Amino acid sequence: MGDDGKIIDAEAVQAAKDGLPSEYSIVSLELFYKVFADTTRIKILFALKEVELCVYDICAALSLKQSTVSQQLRFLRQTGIVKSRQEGKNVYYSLDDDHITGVLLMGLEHINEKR
Amino acid sequence: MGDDGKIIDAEAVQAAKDGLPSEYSIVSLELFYKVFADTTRIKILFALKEVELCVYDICAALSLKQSTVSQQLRFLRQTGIVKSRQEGKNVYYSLDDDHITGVLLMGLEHINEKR
DNA sequence: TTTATATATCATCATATAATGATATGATGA
DNA sequence: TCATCATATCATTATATGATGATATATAAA
Repeated sequence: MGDDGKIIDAEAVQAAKDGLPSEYSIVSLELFYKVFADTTRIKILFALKEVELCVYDICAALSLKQSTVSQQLRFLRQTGIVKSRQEGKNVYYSLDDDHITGVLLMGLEHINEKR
Repeated sequence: MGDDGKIIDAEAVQAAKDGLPSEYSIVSLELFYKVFADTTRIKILFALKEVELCVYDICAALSLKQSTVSQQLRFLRQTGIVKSRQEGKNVYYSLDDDHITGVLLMGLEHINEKR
């Protein structure tokens, strides 16, 4: 099992290598999936899937602390998942990407089949 | 911003609440997306997307330590993403779920559009 | 029955990150 | 201007988790 033993199936190994995306793509994918890999962010996204909401109402709807919500919204903003719009004292958030709803629904499908 | 102030748009808050999946579903979703939220697992999955591989060859193809690969394979096995088949001293892994390839490709699509 | 090989597991360490309370910023109205 | 409200940011803490080396298990060959 060492580090420099001989490969068992050289052809398969080459095929595996050829199928790999670039390192940049792999890191991008990691970040993309990470967006959905947290219950707080999932809740926020499902909430925004229904309706545009200000931070205050997200806190109310999901029973979350304001700082928690703001932190996650910043993350979602920086990854281009949500967009914001200021109106007086309030900042309204909504989904910024048409795919997001699709990604969420696909996930739901998966977990429902795996039961 | 306190904890028990009044809601700004009660109707929107109710809609947001109604759109939420069950707590169980949310936790399941978190786990599902977590599978793809790590570069090592992403690499393994793209490799297995092409061809069935034994642990040894996964290590070779991806330049990863054996213990690292085994750990992640265990995780992928336990979450029903990959299956294994023993043949002599070798254990061959392959994708256990038709969706997985779809999920990977959808992710690739997303990051390619977001550029 | 030794020895070698392939894989799995374990314990440890380092890192990443989510939650939280406190504080800062910025807008509105008195 | 001052007070209030909504949001953002910061620092801290706790937890989760990935990588790693060492070891255990299991199969096969010598």
